[in-house]
Amino acid sequence: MTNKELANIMYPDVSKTIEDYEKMYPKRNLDDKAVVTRFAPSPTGFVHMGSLLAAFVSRKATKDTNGVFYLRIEDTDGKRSVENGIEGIISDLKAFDIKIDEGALSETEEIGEYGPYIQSKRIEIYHTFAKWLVENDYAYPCFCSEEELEEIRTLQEAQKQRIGYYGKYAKYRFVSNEEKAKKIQNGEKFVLRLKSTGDFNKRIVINDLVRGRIEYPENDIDHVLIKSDGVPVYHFAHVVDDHLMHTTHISRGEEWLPSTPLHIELFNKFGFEVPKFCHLGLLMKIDDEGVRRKLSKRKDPEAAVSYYHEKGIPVEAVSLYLMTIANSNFEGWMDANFGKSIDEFKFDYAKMSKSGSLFDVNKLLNISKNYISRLKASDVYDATLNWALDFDKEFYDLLVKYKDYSIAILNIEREQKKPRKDFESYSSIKSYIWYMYDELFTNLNYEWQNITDKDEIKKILNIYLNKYDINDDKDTWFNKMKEVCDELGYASDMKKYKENPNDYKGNVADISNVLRVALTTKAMTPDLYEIMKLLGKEKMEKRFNMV
RNA sequence: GGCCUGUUGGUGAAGCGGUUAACACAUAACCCUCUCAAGGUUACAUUCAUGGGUUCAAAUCCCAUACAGGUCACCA
Repeated sequence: MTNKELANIMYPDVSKTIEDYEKMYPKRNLDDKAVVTRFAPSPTGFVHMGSLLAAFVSRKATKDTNGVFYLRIEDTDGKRSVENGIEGIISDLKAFDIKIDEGALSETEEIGEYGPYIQSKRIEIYHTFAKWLVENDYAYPCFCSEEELEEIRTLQEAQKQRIGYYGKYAKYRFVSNEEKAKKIQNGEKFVLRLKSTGDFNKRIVINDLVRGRIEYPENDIDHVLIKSDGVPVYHFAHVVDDHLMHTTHISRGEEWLPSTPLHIELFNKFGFEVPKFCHLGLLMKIDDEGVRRKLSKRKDPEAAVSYYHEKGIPVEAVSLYLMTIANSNFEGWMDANFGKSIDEFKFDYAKMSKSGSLFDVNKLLNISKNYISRLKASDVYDATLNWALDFDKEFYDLLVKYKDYSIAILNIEREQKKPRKDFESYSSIKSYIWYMYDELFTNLNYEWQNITDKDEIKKILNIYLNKYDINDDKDTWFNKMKEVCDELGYASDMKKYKENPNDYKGNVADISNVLRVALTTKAMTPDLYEIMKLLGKEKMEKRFNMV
């Protein structure tokens, strides 16, 4: 029996040919340098930070070259797929402002001419390519049961052989087409296996854009290409899809490096051009035991991109951070090109770190802090409102009720050459400004410092309140505080105080501390002058009386 | 166990045969006519996992060892 006849028995429903598909998906009309790449997650429910990095980098590379970035859903494993998984991916991408040019938009909709972009809808295509492999003696059906494979494995382990279905262990390589056909006609399940022609003792060179030249032994394993349910495995789907979709750059995690020789063998068998590979280092973290390991979806909350949404960390800050992980020269570029868009920075695959980067939340927060400090107060207000809407209803209501007042609070020490930097996330803002709202000014815990005597505090507050005028400019305001010092025997001049601390009961700092704590309960706040101005004399009096 | 990759300060890293081994985060100290944040100044790797080699010269090239990570599925 010829291979062609066997192929017909294996895939009787295939009506098209590879040529038909080549015609349906012609070469893209793009610049030679244009990068076509993709984000190809499986719909497991949420996007991992490492995947986001890959998506981000891919998006950036295509933007830099006027290429195409598309989203392909790799749902060939039912066990991994989760309900609404596709929606989750799309909303995460949207949240981080990573735009796709083509691909799946939802379970049922998509844009682009190279679809379907969901692998489970491409089964017919895979079968067409699979049939071609059988016809050309590059693949064959295998009927081994799990137990049989287990036996082979045990045998190999015992004999200290390389493990796998290859060479003389590839049992169904040696079975005749007639016999295989009979099994299929009897209704026996089969998988499709590659008939590898690789030689383990020969070397194959991968020129990886990130890691440079890497050598591997050639693949000689007869890998499963199509599972017994007719659905392809990743390796096969990847090769077929990335060829038909004319992908030029495969950006993926380094866990794929060991199977790249297999992928290259497949590309070669089909006579397809081999795309460029970019194997990215994994994102790592140091866990509580001090062990450095891969950032894990299951164990580490910060691995999920939804975490940053909940924490109220601006997506722009996350993008900035991802860019510094991707190309560490980005930070320097950003300093030198202050105010320019990230789009103007030229990304380079070769500058990516080969070893896995430790994911540094501290650094992210620092970037976030700097980012927020440069925003206008009204933008901070909008973003905080947006965050609070989902995560803090009480705060949200206050922000809505006192809009202008809130913006004014957020504007304290903001519009100056060196703006104040204490908000590292939108979720932390409340903890810095809560005391400005009467509604939150309850359950108080006053942080008195040097002056703790009740009568002394009362005296200071009374004297001060009589002097305070909301229309004073900052110098006058400060002078009045000094007047209180002089009247009560505190040093109004810090230098003099430092020279002879024993001549005084204390100094301006002590007086201002009393005022500050009386108004806010906190020993550390932004500029007191502005706080008083915003509170107004009436509220000040009320709060002084509460003390 | 086989195959592969990686290892520069607490962290992210630059470095590509000749540098005082950049820079950023973190940390600490000091300074800055009220605190804090910020800012400024300073400190923080005699050494690039370890041991050999090549070279006038090595973090950079070679070899071995150690450690870490990845992978070896009808998962991606």
